[in-house]
Amino acid sequence: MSSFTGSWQTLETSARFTDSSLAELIDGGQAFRWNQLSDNSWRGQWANIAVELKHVPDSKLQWRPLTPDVTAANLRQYLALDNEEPDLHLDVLPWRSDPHLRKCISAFPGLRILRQPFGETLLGFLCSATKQIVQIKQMMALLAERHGTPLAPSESLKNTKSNCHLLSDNDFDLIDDKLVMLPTWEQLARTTEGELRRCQLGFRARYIKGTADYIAAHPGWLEHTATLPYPEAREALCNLPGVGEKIADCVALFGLGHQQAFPVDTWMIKSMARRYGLEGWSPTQVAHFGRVHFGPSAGLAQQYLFAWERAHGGR
DNA sequence: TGACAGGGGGTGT
DNA sequence: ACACCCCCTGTC
Repeated sequence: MSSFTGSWQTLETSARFTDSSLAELIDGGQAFRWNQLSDNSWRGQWANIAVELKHVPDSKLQWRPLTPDVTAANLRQYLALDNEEPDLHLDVLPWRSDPHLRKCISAFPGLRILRQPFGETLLGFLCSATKQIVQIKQMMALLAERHGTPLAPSESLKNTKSNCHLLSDNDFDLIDDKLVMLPTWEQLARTTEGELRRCQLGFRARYIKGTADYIAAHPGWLEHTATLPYPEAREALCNLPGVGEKIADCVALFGLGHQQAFPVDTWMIKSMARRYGLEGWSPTQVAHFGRVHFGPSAGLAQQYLFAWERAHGGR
């Protein structure tokens, strides 16, 4: 066993998950760097941290670090399990008078808004335009591998691999995934659009390079934007090339913790048309309805509705 | 099994 | 309204 790879331990939390609600939390469109290793076990990376996480009977979570200096507090912070705030967000949602929302909430116990690093959330959602989760994850993996910074010696994974008799070749590919930090915006500014295109980014490569150049030309932009209230942060994000209202709201919600952001994509258009009778409404109109109906935790409501539609294939 | 369309969680013009 | 890219998925 590598000195970096710790042993499994229980993650203390009052939150209760199912296999499916944990999958929805970490691999349901908020984050793009979690890969499933087995039925209930996942590997995830953010910032300079890599962990494995699994759901065990009794609704409990267990985890182990793959990189040095990771604490349970780091993971609990990322998963928003470290205080009562997520439960308060849930409490102010109008589930008492909204049967559909109540149904979604019961279907995905523990679902909440992750607290992800701002910079990499921006990168992830710049990759997301007209892409499904599996493709976004590929782009992020290539960006990390080719333009990021290695985290731990690959030795730390060899032992894991030899202990996994039950996994398929496909799973070995995932295990062989190197532990690599995503490139910083500074590193991205030093790449070329052509290099980025080779990471399967397509037309998004130009936007990412443009955003990297913009941030390089405005020192402190990331740090400053992170201090702004929601309306100003949203406006600042929309100044970036490739960032419109939808992506700005995703980054504000998942990367800056602005719980009132209500991203409206084609899934949300369909969901609100089908479940709330908003047939033919424009994205702007749906966003307005969402903010009024769901209130200051509209972003959490959006995540529950989104999970429901994903699970039911729009039916 | 392998090729082949079709379509995709958006933005910018 | 349509181009921008091109990988994934379903299907034959």
